Parts: sequence; C-alpha cells; structure tokens
Amino acid sequence: MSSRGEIGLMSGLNQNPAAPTCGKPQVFDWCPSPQQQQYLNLTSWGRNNTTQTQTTAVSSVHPLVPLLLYSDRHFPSASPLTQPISTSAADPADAHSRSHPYYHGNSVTSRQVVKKPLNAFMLYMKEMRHKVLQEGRERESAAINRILGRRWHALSHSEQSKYYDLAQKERLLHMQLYPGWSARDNYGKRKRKRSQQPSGSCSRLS
DNA sequence: ACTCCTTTGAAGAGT
DNA sequence: ACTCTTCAAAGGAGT
Repeated sequence: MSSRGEIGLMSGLNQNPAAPTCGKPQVFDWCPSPQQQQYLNLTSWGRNNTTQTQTTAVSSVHPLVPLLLYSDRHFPSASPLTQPISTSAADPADAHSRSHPYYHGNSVTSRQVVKKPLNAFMLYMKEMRHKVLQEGRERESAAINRILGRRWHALSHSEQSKYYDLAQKERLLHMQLYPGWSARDNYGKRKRKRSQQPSGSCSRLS
C-alpha cells in the first residue's frame, strides 16, 4: 500500500506534460497522462467500478480520481494541471509559487494556499453528497453531513477501506508534491469559535 | 464578505 | 503517550 514503488509511480505526475487530450467522452473533462493512468490502474477503482453509475461507464477511472488529483480546489479551472511542478527551485517559496496549479487564492490574504489532503470521510462525502441532494431530503450542508456521517458508520469495513485507501494515496501524492508542507501552514487561516468544541471534548461519537 | 453549522479523520500542539 | 485543537468539503443561513 505504502510501497515506494507506488510513490515512484505517482511521482510521474510531477512530469505531467501539457494538458492531455483524448478522444473519449470525459465526464470530468479530464484525461489522465500515461503516468497517471498507470497509477490509476493500480487502484481498485480501475478494476471494479460496477457500483459507479451512469457517468463513468465510459471510463475505467473512478469518479473520485478527478476529485483527488484534479480537485477544483487543488486545480483552479484556469490552470488545470498544465504547469509542471517546479522541482528545480531551491527556495521553497519559489517552488510554491503562485503559478502552481495546486495553489489557490485565499480571498482573505490574497495569498495562495495548499489545502490539506482529504481524509477518507471527506472523500466519501464529496462523492455521496449529490446523492443525498438528489433524494431531496435535505439541502443544507450541515444536515447532509449529519446524514453522511450516519451512512459512513453504516458502511462495511470493505467499503470504508476503499476510501481509506484513496485517502492514503491522496496523502502520498500530496507529500510528493509538497515535501515541506505541513498542516500547520494553514493554521489560523480561518477563524473559528472556540465554543464549537464542547468542553467535554466528546463531540465526536464513534 | 465573512463565519457558522455539521460530519470524520489526519496531524500539529500542548500536557 | 495521551488529549485537545485545527482544518480539510459543502452551501444555506446568519451577521
């Protein structure tokens, strides 16, 4: 799972050429590079996506993959993976230049920030949110997230493990792209009420 | 324009 | 080692 060989494959992402094009219909308006496709084919999603619906029938790539590798947050639409990672910049500030596609603007500071990689539950939420919306029961994100939290606990271990695996890949990819990045970098980027956490610190039931 | 809400998980900070 | 805090996503609601 966390073999170096896998990391090595993912490192191919660093040399992604100019925006790829392919003839296949693309649900997410995205075509993986050969290196990316090679990596993606290693994932269970590439082999078994029978539960994935209508929109992915033409592709062996799980719909989450664009979320992972080409997230609209990580890759603003204006610069979709067309700029290779700067590996030559000795200065991290240069390497993390504003032109890099993984960076996106911060409206508060007008600086660009690398977001945390998504964890398993976040990936699950991102995939399943639209289904809850389609059910029409809830529209508010907070309510939807409560529903998805319950459904997450109802998932089998094997189903959850798919998301844990994806999250692991996401973290590895993130580490590859941003070796010096720390979650601490984004601390204080948004202000939150302290009262959100109950004093008992048991707000999360498992 | 900005924050809160609400969830779980990862990771940093503090004890 | 353990607990606590922050941030990831989402978008309606409230300030």
